[in-house]
Amino acid sequence: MTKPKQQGLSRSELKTWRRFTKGTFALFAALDRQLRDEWGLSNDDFRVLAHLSTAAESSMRMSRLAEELSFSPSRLSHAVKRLEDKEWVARDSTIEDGRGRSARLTEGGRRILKEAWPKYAQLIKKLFLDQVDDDQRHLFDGTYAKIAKASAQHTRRQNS
Amino acid sequence: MTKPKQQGLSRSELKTWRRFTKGTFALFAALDRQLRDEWGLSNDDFRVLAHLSTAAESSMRMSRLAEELSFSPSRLSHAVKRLEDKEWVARDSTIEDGRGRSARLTEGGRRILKEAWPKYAQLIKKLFLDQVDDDQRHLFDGTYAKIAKASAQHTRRQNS
DNA sequence: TAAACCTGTTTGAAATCTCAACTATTCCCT
DNA sequence: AGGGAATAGTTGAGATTTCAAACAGGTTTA
Repeated sequence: MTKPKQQGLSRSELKTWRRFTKGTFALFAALDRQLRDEWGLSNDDFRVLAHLSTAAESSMRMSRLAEELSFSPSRLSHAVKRLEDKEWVARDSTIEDGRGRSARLTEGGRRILKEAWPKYAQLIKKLFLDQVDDDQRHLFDGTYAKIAKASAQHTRRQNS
Repeated sequence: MTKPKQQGLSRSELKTWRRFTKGTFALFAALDRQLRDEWGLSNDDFRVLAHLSTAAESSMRMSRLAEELSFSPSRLSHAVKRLEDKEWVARDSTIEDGRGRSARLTEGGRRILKEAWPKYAQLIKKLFLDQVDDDQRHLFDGTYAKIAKASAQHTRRQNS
């Protein structure tokens, strides 16, 4: 005789949600600030550079990059434009598909990344990885893969 | 004979980090979009309203609110101002400390929240809570409490 | 009690993000 | 081939966020 669909969240669910949002906001605020103070980079910029650096030829299609970073096309486009202005990234048009373009890390981009990465990585470790138990890590991975999938699905459905 | 401080992240750590950022971005993008489409609210707006609704007297000092939401003072100030313009929140000055102000949920604010909450809560459930195993939940809570603490500490240290 | 400092909050300008509209190319159907 | 729909990406305007500076009330010190 319980309600078929509970309205709202239970107290404990709400607590989980608030902890999560608070922690997440605090974490990204700290990272953003560090990047900006030391290298004049936004977290977005940095994610783009870091992602390109591990791609084949240091280059990737815009759409794929957007998908892997969970950026909207427009957000990525603006971000890449800014990085292009700073000459850390170049944009090529692709051969296979005339509509496509790809972003490629330049030498300058590689340099700044090389300079920033160690310190940034230490920060990720300290603020994030160190807080996640090692044996919890793979569970964590699975959870986030599922969150990303469900969220992307939801967004797609809404767009159409 | 291992290095005292490893540079960068291991491949598996990097993977965890990327899953996490991708999932988080996707989740907030989906929530933002829903709130904006249906009620013209941003996620920030919503967090402020929801937080006030559970506070004593539906009212809270700006500084405390900022702390609990991991907002910068300025971000909160702008957000509250916008909510004030819409008459969902009012700002009082506090008696104890002439510098202090507090934000208070108005009737209008309560109304919109009541309207939006059930659907928003369902979304949180679907995109977030359902993806976290129940027996993982309390672990999750602890992890995020630690992340919030470490990050806030870091930010404070940097500001000074 | 006045000067210097500290705290809580707001403000305005510059940087960034979102949304909607747009261009260009490819795909699909006839 | 030709027209319409779909896809990839960009753009500009408006909304939001950040940063630094300002402000006003409190606290400490001399």
